[in-house]
Amino acid sequence: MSGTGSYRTRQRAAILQYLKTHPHAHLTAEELCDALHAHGVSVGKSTVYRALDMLVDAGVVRRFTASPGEGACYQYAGGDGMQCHAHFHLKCVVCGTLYHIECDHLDELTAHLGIQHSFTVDYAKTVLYGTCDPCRRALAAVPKKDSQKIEPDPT
Amino acid sequence: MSGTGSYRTRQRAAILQYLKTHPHAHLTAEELCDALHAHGVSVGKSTVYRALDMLVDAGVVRRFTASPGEGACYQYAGGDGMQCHAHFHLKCVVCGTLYHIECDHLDELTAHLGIQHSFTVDYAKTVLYGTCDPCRRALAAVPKKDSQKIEPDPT
DNA sequence: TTGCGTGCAAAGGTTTTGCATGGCA
DNA sequence: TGCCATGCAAAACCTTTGCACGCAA
Repeated sequence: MSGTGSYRTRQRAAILQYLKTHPHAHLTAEELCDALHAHGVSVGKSTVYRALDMLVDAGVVRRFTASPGEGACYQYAGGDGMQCHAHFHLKCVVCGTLYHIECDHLDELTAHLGIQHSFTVDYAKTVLYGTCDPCRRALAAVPKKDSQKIEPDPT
Repeated sequence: MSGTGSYRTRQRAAILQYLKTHPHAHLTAEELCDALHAHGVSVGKSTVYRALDMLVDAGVVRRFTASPGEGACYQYAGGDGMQCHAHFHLKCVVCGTLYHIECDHLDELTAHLGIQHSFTVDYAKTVLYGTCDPCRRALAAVPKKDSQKIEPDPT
């Protein structure tokens, strides 16, 4: 489908290197494409999609699919997808900020799910969605949310 | 945009009732549309999208955005979006099955994230990805996963 | 009667695919 | 040299939007 990854090409190296160099960035395929251009490496959109697909499949890159109509975001996930063993990611649905959380409670959760529920959580693919403190306060300042649709400023 | 929800119409009632009646189903807008047809209620696709949008906004329905190219899935979330307070969803990345997990560890996690990390997890939007027991065993039996892409049966 | 809700069709955007060319091994 | 990867363009896809008609209140 997306190739086998047997060859090492200029484009793939550039994509991986960019993601590695910007581990905190979470960008869409198109944004990555543009970023590469800005770095002087021209890569076709299809190639970016294909490479990203492979990297996600290999666990090297994480993919978040936010709301439909927004496009998926990608982010470096660590060498073999093993580095983020007890490393959850929280994404604020309001401001889009990505938080990296590491602590014992998560180890516990993992163990619990594995033992009690026979489910192996894949940290490379999992993102917890919610609201961060600053945004929660901002939202609290605008209490009405009943029959009115709040349009949290697009973008 | 999606209407105000002031009117009670045949279509909206049917949509909500179907979701209520199938609380464990997680279906796309189109699948819901088809299901309604099968139930003898004909509802236009746009209407389904619009109604779903409103319901998600009101917290009555949960929306998962799985992988791109698959379409978002919707599921009933309980009366006021409050019933699934400590209800995580695990989705197996191999077979696509959605598991509903409710237990104290998750309450604990929520509390922890809220208190220690000032992050309010939104259960309606969060799905943990990983591998379920049957699939993990199946994968163990086929160790190589390099150049082969496993296509989990659609639906 | 008023105005919202509906449905069709068309537009919008993202992601995927086909095919010929170029590059890695 | 053989095969894979690339890139362009077109297709496929889901979702949103515009507009005229029907229905709820």
